[in-house]
Amino acid sequence: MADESRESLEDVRMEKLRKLAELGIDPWGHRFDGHQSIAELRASAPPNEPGADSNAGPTVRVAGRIMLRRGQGKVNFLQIGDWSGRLQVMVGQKQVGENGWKIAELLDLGDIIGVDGRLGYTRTGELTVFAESLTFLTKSLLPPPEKWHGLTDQEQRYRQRYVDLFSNEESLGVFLGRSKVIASFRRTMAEKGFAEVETPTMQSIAGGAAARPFITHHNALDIDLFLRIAPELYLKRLLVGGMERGFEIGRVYRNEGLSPRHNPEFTMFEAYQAYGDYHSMMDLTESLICGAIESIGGGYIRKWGEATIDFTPPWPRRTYAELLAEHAGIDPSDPSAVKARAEEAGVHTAGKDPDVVMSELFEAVVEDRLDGPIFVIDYPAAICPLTKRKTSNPAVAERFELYIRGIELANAYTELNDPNLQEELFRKQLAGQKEEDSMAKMDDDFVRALKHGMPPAGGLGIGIDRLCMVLLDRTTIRDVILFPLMRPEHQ
RNA sequence: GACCGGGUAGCUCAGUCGGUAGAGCAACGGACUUUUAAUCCGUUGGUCCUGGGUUCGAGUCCCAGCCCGGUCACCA
Repeated sequence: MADESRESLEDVRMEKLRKLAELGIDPWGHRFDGHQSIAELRASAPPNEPGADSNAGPTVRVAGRIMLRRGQGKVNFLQIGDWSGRLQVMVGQKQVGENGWKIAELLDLGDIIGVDGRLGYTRTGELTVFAESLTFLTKSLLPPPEKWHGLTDQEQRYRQRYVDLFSNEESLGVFLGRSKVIASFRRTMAEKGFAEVETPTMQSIAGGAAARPFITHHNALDIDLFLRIAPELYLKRLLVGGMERGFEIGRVYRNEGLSPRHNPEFTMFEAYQAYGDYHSMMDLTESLICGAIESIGGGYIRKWGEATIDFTPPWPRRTYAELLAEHAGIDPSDPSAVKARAEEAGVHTAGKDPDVVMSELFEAVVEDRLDGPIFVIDYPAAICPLTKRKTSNPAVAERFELYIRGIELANAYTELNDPNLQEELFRKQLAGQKEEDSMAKMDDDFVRALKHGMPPAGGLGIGIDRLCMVLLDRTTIRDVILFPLMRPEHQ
């Protein structure tokens, strides 16, 4: 015993594994058919009638990981968990027989087992499977985290997400919720007649957004490629091709810093609708997000951190100029007033385009106050090189961004389809700033595509991760990304 | 990149004025056939993030570094 006590926790479990093998049991298990999920089983459970015979309940089969174990002499109470919930199992020496009891004595927290038995209630009213036989499904060789607190260390939760998921029910719930949000998006798009497409994630020109790209290399062609920062320009080529309604859900990559709202790879939803405009995209945005809320439940009035957000549609649509006037207290049509107010707000204005100064003032003064959901519409044209200008006022671009609690969740345009203007805007911006910093990188093939005729269209992008943060009440993007980027553990 | 906070047992955490390492859970041994984070008795378990320094003596103080988190910067 003294020798045994010096063994590691893993060694102790290895020893139990060996004993299982001696009993002729495969510690790594096999196919296990015909079990019900714990949630299904709870939903179909008969009511608890006092004095009912627990041996008369329905026969059931469940499978799951052992989350809690309470030994009580010749009976053990287990709590097993699957991805739908947790359930108590009673294992009695007499009830499971000699072999079953030998298995029961070798069980550890974290092991995965199958249980056949009758469903009933204990004298305290707890829904319980009274085990008649146990099937060993998988040995866990490492101890799970503390049973009450779970895994709380942020670093370990991200690095060992597999442990976080099985030990923190809330975490699993967030990712199942994320899955529902995405499924709901696909359903809504299908209902509206959109086709899902896939476009290149490796591109020779990283266009469609302003962000530093990751660079990779293709050996056979001996060319450098960029991981895409947006799918936009390819999806618009599809409009030219006659794909009238298309959308893509996929990963984009931006070589930038990490923060509670930024991960270098994240999931973008983009949709393009021929013969629509940015107002069509606002309607679509509301449908998509309201549909997602319906699918995850909880209603339109939702908690987010300390805040409460009311998603009841329709959401206000306010112009950029109005909001700037309201929050900055200036006349946005007066460039000198904008410049003075921007400097007051700490924005460096020297050598910058007046629209860029206005944009930075907006970010400094307005953004954080947009509790939302609110559509900010009609942006200064110079910061929108891919957007159609208003016919009535070419200084304004038909663009909106959706804000919630100061977070930009969606961005959409009436798409610019004039190839000559597009080419000019590419050249103008190229002349004015470093290519890397510009949204407008010259893309000759894209201009050629526009010359063939792209129908007037609305286009929309929604940041799926940020949407999930807001809908699933998480304040950091790492809580909605299964494996967020981390520095490697060992160098 | 800057600033702030953190890093102690498998997990969750305490550690006073600088005096040589603690609890709960888990594990191991024992009691217990209706428990609910079961309970009760006993036992084991430590590179105190790393490397220097000060000191008779450092988990604790100082310096440098590593990793994580937060804020800012960056980032449409």
